[in-house]
Amino acid sequence: MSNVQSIERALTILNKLSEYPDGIQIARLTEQVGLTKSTIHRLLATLVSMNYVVKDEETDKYKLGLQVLFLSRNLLNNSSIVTTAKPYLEKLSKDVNETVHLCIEDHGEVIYIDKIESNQTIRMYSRIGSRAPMYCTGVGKVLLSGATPEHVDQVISKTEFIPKTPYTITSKEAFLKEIETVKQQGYALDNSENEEVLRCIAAPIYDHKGKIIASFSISGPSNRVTMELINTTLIEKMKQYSQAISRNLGYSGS
Amino acid sequence: MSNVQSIERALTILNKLSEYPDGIQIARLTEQVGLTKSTIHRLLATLVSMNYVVKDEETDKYKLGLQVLFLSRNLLNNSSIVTTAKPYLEKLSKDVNETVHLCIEDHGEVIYIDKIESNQTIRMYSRIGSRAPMYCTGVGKVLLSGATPEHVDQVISKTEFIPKTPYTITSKEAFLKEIETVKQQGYALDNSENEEVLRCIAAPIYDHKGKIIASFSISGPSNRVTMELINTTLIEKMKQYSQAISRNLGYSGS
DNA sequence: GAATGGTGTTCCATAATAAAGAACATATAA
DNA sequence: TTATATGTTCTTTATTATGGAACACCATTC
Repeated sequence: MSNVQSIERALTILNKLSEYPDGIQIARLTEQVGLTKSTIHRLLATLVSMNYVVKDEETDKYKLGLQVLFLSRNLLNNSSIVTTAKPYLEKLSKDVNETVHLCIEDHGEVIYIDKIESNQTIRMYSRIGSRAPMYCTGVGKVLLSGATPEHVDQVISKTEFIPKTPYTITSKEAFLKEIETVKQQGYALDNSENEEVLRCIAAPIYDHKGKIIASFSISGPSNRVTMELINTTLIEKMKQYSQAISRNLGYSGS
Repeated sequence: MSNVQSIERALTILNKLSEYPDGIQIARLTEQVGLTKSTIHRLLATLVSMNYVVKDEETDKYKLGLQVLFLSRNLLNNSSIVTTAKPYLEKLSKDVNETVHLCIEDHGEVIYIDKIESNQTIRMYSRIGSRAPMYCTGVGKVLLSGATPEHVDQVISKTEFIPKTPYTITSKEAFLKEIETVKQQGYALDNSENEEVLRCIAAPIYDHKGKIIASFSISGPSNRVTMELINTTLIEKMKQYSQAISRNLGYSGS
């Protein structure tokens, strides 16, 4: 399992560059990545020649090139999950006037694959393609509620339970119990566990085999998305949409 | 200007993989890329270990991993062009009930950086991140109408004028004349020059320095987007939106 | 049931290749 | 001017990637 060193390094540079939308200098990169100037320079030159990286000639800063966008052009549009769920999620977002997210799991993390923004003033920081941990998000809990115990164990063993707010679940035991609860009730909450001011409710999306393949959520400021609103209307609504989307994907369960 | 061979090869593989959303086997890749099986296998192993590529264990097919999506997460949202133009383009799309595109130039090609789909039945094949030539698209003509003569020459010299339809411009001279026309009238048409059934009208977006930095367009089937509709209403509408978006980006010209 | 042709995977000797220190170039600041 | 920080280029060395060959694992086919 020996990897090609130069490729590993080049991809590490790409990862790092993605954190700097406005670009970063070579000198900064050497500090961040821990390689010599000349090595990074050479690797960057290759990346530039392939349009994966662009050099700003005025500031000598390097940033990701549009070839990266080109690569991703077929990643989501071909996904039947996104295209199938989109109209439902748009309707849901309009319905409750809050932001709606669609997520799947990737390597033990939640990854946002679609987002419908509400036109309310407070907007959330989330972007298609960005990642989040599973232990402090509603969508993460839902996704794990459909996974095998082995997989759950594996994810948890790699999880570092950081208390992002006073309400964050910070122990393996409590999290396992939470997942069990989610499994039973068919939805999950993020009750200010990730960001103090936010509350989310998430529900699963099943495929034709009855497997949970994705999760969607309603997110909003806690003062708008109250526990009362959740209990009186959102739970029911989420379950309805969960059913509708899953059915459209060939799900035949209850 | 010598490049790192293994990186060049790895990126070439990524480019190729992006054409196969459902994945492709190693054997097929060797034919496409022209490297030995073992080399590709090793390069792929490295790409997989970084989650740039995912291997489908059932079919032994390789496809792009979600790390590629992760990379692109900050590419467009940070672009003031997209965020500024978006509300206008959404309004425009609703207004005329046709698909609206937002494009910039990248390495002599048009690249789609945003898209608002109409809810009409006939949908266009275009995706955010995908590319198109400049000589047969309205947005391409607009973008070149704002470029320096040197740059126009450079782009044209690399352009292969393929007659995609009977109406495609196929000579350098005709294209230069067309760009001149576009410059004067302030908008461009794609009169079934790229796809026989499609007609588009495109207009420029200016930055605060008065430079054309992007172009947006209305696209639709020729029977709906008629020349009469264009002449009576769309030209005027496009000019209004062009002004509004550019103003919002700091443009102070006329 | 053996043989065939197609996969992906692993190994290894060899040569090609990338690495990094140093020297250079350029710009900005003291 | 000097000093410091930047990006760029060069060259030697040894590390590293390469690809042929062998292997393992399917499917078909005979």
